[in-house]
Amino acid sequence: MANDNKKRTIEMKKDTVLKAAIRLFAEKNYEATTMAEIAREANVSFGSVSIYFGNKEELFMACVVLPLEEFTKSLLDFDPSPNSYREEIQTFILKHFELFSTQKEYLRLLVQVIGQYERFSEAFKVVNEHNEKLNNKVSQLIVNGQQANQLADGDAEKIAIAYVSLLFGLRLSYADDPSLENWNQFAEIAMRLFGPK
Amino acid sequence: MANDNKKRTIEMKKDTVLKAAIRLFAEKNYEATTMAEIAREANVSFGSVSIYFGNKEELFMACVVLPLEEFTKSLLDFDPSPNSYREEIQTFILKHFELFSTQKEYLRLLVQVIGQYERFSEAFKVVNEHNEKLNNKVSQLIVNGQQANQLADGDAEKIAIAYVSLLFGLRLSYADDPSLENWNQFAEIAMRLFGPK
Amino acid sequence: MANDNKKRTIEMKKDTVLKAAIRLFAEKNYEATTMAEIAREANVSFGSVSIYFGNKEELFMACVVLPLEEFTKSLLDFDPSPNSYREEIQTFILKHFELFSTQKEYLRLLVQVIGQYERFSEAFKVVNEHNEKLNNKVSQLIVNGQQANQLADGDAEKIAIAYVSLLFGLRLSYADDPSLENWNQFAEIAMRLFGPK
Amino acid sequence: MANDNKKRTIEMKKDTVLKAAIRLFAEKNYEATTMAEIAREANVSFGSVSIYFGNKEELFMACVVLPLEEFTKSLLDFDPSPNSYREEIQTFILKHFELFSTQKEYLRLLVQVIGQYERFSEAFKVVNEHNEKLNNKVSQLIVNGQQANQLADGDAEKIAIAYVSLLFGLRLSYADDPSLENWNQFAEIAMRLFGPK
DNA sequence: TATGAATGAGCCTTCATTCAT
DNA sequence: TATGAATGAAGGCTCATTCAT
Repeated sequence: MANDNKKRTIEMKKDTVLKAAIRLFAEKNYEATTMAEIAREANVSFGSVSIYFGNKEELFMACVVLPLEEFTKSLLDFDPSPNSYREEIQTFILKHFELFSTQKEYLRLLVQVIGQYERFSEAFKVVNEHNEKLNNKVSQLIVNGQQANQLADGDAEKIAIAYVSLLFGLRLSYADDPSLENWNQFAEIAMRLFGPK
Repeated sequence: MANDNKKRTIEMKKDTVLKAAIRLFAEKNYEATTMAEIAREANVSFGSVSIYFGNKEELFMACVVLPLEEFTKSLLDFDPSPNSYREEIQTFILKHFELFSTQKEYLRLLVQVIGQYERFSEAFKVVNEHNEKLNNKVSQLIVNGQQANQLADGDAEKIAIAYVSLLFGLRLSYADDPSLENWNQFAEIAMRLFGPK
Repeated sequence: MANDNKKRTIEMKKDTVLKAAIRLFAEKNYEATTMAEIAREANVSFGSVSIYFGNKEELFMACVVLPLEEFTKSLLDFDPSPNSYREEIQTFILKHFELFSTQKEYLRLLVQVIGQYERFSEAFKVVNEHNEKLNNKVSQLIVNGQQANQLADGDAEKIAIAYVSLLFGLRLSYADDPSLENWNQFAEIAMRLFGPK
Repeated sequence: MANDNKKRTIEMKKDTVLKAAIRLFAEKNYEATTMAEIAREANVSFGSVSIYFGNKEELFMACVVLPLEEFTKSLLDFDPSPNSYREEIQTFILKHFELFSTQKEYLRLLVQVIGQYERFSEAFKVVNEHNEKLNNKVSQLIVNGQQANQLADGDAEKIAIAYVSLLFGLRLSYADDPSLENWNQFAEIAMRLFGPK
């Protein structure tokens, strides 16, 4: 029990450090963020940060990879063979927009990794795999929708890529973090990528 | 005459330095790039870099701002009141795609500035002004096209933003630099943002 | 306890650094002295010097200000209303001479600060305040002595300034550090500034 | 003739450079002053400075040594065997005060050289020789005056040193450059060093 | 397990000096 | 003779990392 409590405390501390690191890495980028700053922000000694996550690079990797599973899960939470394709698309667009408007910080991190993929090659590899899962599933849905005659023709993979690019592009352009409502005004426009009725 | 030659040589050297700096800043980001590296890449001593551009920050600023004028000029090179709106859009999409697939390095720089807008606030301000010019002109064309009954309804400004976001998003996603042909396959999809016929 | 020991050790190290810095700054002046040199002299890494005292300027400031309190205390250790004024003066002259012949290094530092007062404006301000305390107290003693008919007439403040100037002037001229005995031979001459019996 | 004019121009330029160098070296000290600054101040290219005076150290040396001859000549302009010794002393004190209050900048240079005699050993050697000439001549005058029963007893050499020290000490204390009148108020006090009537 | 003192590699920058014109 | 472009040594400083406590 006592041991359990301790463990839980350590996990909590690790989480605090990770949150702080994500926030700082996102806002200031990798090299402009110091280990000392992260430690201070998380109310831990910087010795502890090393114990928890190893060195700076490993910590960055953890910041990128650890939240990725859940993040991707949210992105992939749609049915690639629904009854109504247009409704399904409409729905996941809204879901994605909510995610992208909420997870500002984590997404800035991803933008960094993608934008500097040579420097962050390892992290990029992981991110890319997840990204492709999303591309594939969206592609699949489009193909299915086209075969069901509910979606217009067009290269399904390219459309999927364009859709994800739009998400990231909006995240980039909308750096000053407008409300979810603002994002939602783009829903109808994003829908257009999938073709007219 | 001799003096003139000297001046020309200096301008050429400055340009070499600028090019090298853009390349390195783009690929590795601001802090990961050292002045010594830039100097080496440009075959100058690092003392010369200081003479040409002052300090590192000013050099970065120059990298962002100096090419911006011409870059924006290319982006704005379309007629906001053409005879055929869909044709005009088609045309500038191809032009923009060519620019975005050609200017890979400079665009990575812009992505950095936009993505870390707090850190690069001054550069961001300049970039943003130019960006808004593009948004405005595209918006204007959409409004005109809608009034001419050639374009579908929809919030013109949002469509413009979405379009520019898509450009940057593709640039981000397509980090591994596919050929212009690959880009062009997105032209039809980008066109969709402006609504169906 | 262990913690206490650690603190003591750090304080001792800081003191070693301070001593080394005073010696080097005094001998070679501010810019000619490098942080690395000070660190080497004090058997610490130059990183530690930064941890202890911040940057070079702050270290210099510490070198000037920290010993000042005790230094001034020694200088001010006389009675401005004694029974015998001439004896009191005689006594403090000897005390001051001892201080000035002993504290060669610290005084060279003060000479630098005073001589380059624009460059060291902050340090100079502090030094000057202390200096004026001395001037004032000596002035006061002279005035008292004149009123008691034990000292010759004359502008008390100017005499005080002349006396302190003589101290610093001798310190400057006697750079090659003669023994205290040599200094003491000036005692009778310094006494003359306060007027004949 | 033309050649002569050119020579004169060069001499004038050299003089401008020297004046500028003295001013800057005095105010900011040796290392804090850059060759470029001196050149700018003198309206010459810094290449010329090198041509005129060699390297920085040689320039500094020139700043110290070249004006020294005339400076010392002024200081030594008194009669060591006058009719009235007290009058002669009175007179040269006023002359010296005028010199010391006028030549603020050059004297700050001398204070630097004397204060950092190890660093400026060569310049110091020259300065010291001149200084000793002054000491000797003043000593001589005192000895003569004592033999003539016009001056009080006391170690003549020490008195001379004290007198010169007072001059430099006042120059140091009076950094904020009071007027000559202020200096003259110290004349009576300086006189006291030579003993009562 | 946690801390933070200590280290020193590596960066940016300044500036004396050289040398081609 | 005069200029100033170019060089690179050297300094201050930051910060990731190690390790004794």
